[in-house]
Amino acid sequence: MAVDGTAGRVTRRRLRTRARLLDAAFTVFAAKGFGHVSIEEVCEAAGYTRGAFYSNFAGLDELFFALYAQRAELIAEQVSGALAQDGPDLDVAAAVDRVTDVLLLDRDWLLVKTDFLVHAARDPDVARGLLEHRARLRRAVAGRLARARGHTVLPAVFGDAEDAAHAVVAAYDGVTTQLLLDRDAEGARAWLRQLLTALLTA
Amino acid sequence: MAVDGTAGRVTRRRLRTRARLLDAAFTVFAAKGFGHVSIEEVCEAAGYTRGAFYSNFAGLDELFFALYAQRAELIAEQVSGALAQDGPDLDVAAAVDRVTDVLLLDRDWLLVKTDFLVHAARDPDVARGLLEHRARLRRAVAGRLARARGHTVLPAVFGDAEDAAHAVVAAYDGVTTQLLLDRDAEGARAWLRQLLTALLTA
DNA sequence: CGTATCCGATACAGCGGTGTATCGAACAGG
DNA sequence: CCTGTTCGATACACCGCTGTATCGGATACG
Repeated sequence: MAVDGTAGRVTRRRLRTRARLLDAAFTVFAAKGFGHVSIEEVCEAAGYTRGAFYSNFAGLDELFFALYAQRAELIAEQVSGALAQDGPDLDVAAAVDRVTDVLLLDRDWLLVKTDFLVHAARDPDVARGLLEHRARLRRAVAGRLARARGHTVLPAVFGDAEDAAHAVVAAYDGVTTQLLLDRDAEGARAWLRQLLTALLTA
Repeated sequence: MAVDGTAGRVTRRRLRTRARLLDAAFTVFAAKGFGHVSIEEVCEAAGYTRGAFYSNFAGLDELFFALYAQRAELIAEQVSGALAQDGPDLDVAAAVDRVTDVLLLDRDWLLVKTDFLVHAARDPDVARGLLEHRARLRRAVAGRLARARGHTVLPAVFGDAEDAAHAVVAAYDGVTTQLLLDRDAEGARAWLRQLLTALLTA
């Protein structure tokens, strides 16, 4: 039955096991990658049997989707927080550092995120959802850039703040790719800073 | 036995079936993604049975690796060609266009490449190989940029041509990610051009 | 504390894919 | 052609995982 929405009794136990399954799934998916993971593995890692699983999810896909949604939401909040932290301030460099900490620090998240990208690339419906999520983050960045525009000048190549935000996201994605391979988080942060500097200063 | 190297008789038939298996694998992997593909599926797509497969490869991993190596080699040659095409010329924009055609045109290749990235991200040995391949391409780009340096000036943010090449690769990776989701190849090309312009002009 | 309900463990049947061993057919070389 | 070798098809035994159906214990609520 998986998701009911109308809910009879809300049950506290259920939420706990669901959360544990999601946590275990995060670890397992990060370690082996979606597509090399069986339902049983997730259950074992979570300390349950398949009975618990099928009572909460319809299948692996649903679990994976739920997992991604949960973590993405969490990250999005952290990013928004990091962007908003300094009032109507100017220091773009500091904001970049704060956001970078959130986005490049957790390797497991990068792995799961990339797995999800690969999945979305093959399913237009999933892709739409992911694109929407990216657009939301991009708008947040654009807003932040616009606030700083009075102080720092954007290069003429970018028409508006949206364009510049697009560039920021591209830089982030590019650095992520490299980081997945060389595992040099410090290098990635430094490199992202350098890239953004090159992109955002006239 | 998979790979023998010392080879008794070289056999023409074997090469043909191997090639067909690789071609079929490319299609199937692109469509469903490594990890959602069975050996049988590949064999069926190629018009063979598992007997042929096991006579040529030890398992799916080996096939996938061979496939990637083959196509990557092919792409690398095309990129080198596109970079070298104009003699000791200056026109960076034209070179960018030519390279972009090679790199962003074939969606199937992007999919397989990303799958391989995900795979490499979890296996340090595979990652080393991929990093090496990327480094080789990066050096080619750096060389090309150095040749143009007399004419176009690189921004001060980048120490040397190597750094700038690194940035080019990052931009390419970033644009690839977006392209995988929105499937807008023309947009991706335009966008990559814009990004590189922003990065490579003082 | 009693009870109706929910949740997750257990048992079961079945499928799909794996890897190996064997055999007939295709093929290169004389 | 003829022959020894190679290649790939077929058959077989074997998990591992899936999904369902059932049941006993936990849990919320009066």
